[in-house]
Amino acid sequence: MLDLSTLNHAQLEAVVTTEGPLLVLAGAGSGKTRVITYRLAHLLERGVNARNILCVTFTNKAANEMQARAKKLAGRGVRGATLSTFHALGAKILRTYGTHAGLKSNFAICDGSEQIGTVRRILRDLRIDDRKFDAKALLAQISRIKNAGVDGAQYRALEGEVEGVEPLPDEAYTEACIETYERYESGLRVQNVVDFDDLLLLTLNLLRNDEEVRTKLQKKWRYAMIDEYQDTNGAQLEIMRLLAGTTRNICVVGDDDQSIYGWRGANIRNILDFEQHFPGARRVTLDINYRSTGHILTVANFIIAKNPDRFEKTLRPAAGEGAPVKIVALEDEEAEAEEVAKTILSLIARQAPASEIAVLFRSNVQSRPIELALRRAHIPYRVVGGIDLFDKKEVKDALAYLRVLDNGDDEQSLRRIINFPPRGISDATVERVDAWAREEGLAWVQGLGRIHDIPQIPAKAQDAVAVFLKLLEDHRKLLKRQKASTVAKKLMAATKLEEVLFNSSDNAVSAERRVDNVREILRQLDRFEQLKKSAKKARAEGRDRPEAEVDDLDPGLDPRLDPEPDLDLDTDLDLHVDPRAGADSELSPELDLELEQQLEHAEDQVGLLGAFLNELTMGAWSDEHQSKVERSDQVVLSTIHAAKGLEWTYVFLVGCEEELLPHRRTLTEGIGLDEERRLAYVAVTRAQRFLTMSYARTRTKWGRLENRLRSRFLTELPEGSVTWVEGEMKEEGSADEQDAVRKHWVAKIRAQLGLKEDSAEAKMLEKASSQSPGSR
DNA sequence: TCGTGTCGCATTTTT
DNA sequence: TGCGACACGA
Repeated sequence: MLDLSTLNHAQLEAVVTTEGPLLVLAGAGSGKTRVITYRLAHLLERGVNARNILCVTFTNKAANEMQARAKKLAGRGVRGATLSTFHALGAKILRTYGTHAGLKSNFAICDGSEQIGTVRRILRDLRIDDRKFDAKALLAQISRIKNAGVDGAQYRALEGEVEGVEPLPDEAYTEACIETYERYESGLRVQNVVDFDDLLLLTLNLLRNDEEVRTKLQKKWRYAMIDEYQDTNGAQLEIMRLLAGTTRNICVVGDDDQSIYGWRGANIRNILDFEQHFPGARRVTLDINYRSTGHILTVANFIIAKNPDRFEKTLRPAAGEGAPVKIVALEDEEAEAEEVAKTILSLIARQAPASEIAVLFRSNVQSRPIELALRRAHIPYRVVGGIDLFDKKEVKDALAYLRVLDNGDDEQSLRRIINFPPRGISDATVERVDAWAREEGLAWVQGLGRIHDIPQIPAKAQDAVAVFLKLLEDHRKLLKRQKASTVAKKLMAATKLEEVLFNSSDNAVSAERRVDNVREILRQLDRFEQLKKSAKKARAEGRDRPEAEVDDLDPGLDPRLDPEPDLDLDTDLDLHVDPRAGADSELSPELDLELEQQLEHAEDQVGLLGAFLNELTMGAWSDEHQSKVERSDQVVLSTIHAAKGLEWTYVFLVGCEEELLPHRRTLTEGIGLDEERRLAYVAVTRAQRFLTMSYARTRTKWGRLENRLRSRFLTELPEGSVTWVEGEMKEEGSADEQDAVRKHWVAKIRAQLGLKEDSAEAKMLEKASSQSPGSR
């Protein structure tokens, strides 16, 4: 039996309001995930069939966490419920009904670098000066248009005017964009590839145009929940609107104050106008904060209150006032970094776990001085996001091989590797094929296939192409009989990719690392294969997924997230439970078994290799595997964006300066300031007990020293909740504390050098440190 | 065909 | 200042 007594009033109301549209405004730290999982468990307990429940999140991490927590609450009962990211949901629907949308169901999903490559090609084909129309900017615009739910043909019809999307500055630009969009779209279709945005847009169009599919899915998912609703875009809203159908049992959870992805197509109006989109919707506001102490929340409330268009809400602390927020002014960014490092060192010396400390910043460039300072102080740290394994060139190359192996029509990937490692196929040859194929009305890849028919290509090059295609084809055939990982290894060996990588690096260490990165991909494929195999076996035997798979992922329930039970539950609470709710027959309509089967096996539309690549591009696979390593004891360095949803006992927010925290680019773009304010709000609300905000008076930017002004967000803060500290805090801490810091520091270095505590060297170190404490 | 030099540019990036 | 994209020369 689900114990609802641990929920506070608002949380309880959100959990038990199961019928009709519901907007849950979940302030930062107000127990949002808890509400969603309890709501899910509650639905099940009331007799709703798990298969009728859809729960959508943005990240795989969130989806996994929800899965784990729901399982803990409801046990096996969650089996059959769809817990998924928006994009994975789109992929699933499109795999099942792809043909209805004019798509082959084994399509591949391409990543950002392939997208930009495709756009560059198009610009070149169109003879468009890519100095005037930047490929990245065009792609970003196309993405925004797609996210608004508008396809290429519609965009042309609208003549560049899309609701909710800032139009391009002039007509020529717009015309270029229309042309590029259409070519881009058809280009991807020819390659049997979809991009991230397509997973939403094509799903939306499918639901719009195909009544049969729409009705089926509406019947299936009778209860829908969406997490982080403030980050949804137009396409996502429309998809959910269509799926919610006439039952309209849609529950959205989010916080308008934490909408920080507007620049990426998210539309904050979705959450603000929810009650207009779904008339009759109920609204529940969660504003008791179980995360942070009072002064921190006061600062947060002050920062966000200035925003004009928002749901009024003030976070109230469940805990006490705590320590005031410290605001520190420093000479320059180096002094700022040094100050942060010094303070962290003293925290660690006083037994604070490094993993409870985070340094947050607006932009990635700011991490450098911080990293250097932490390194000097021998503080272990981890940069979140940063350089992805998949951003590395050699990894992209290896993946391109796998992609081509999986999907011979993937032009972008094939272009990438057709002459890497070099095999005598020049750019000129590639271009020639291009021109010829166009004349013949063929795709480039088909042109390659008829290489011997193309005039003006040296016989040597023709043969090189033919040999390469044969090589790929042979391995593709092999794929039918052998394990994907085995075939992949064979292909890598045949192309001598590793050798080339090894020889092309000038230093042996980086060479080894690059080769190892490629091997890591192969290792992961191997792992993936094993896991899928055992999962399949388990399913065949009628068991659940292997226990370990789910339980290992369980991040564990942080006791802080579970607030004290609200005891006065007997107060009158209008629960608005639908009177029909108890009737099980109503709640469990007949399932469309065929549909269940189809959705269940949507993934089988692609081979194992394809499934692996898709999970890789959608981040679903790597996420699971990174989460196990990341729990080590390290200070976290992160952008504010990447820190959303996370929390730490100690948070340092650096660079609280004009043109950095309200970022320069947003100051000139008008509406952007609101989002910057929300960004500051998100940053501040990450802190549980101690928050330090700092700024530098000068900053070296692109080699030039600049004077800086402290952020406007700081100036507005109330006296009682903040402590202003000017200049370098040389005298910070008592003598005892300084000594503790010094000792810790010495111990660190000693350990690093592998010295014994009583060795002569260690004693010298000890002596040197006490003469100039804290010096480098 | 590949390596080097130079120019230009420089938020944020859940999928 | 530091990286990536592109042009040109060996």
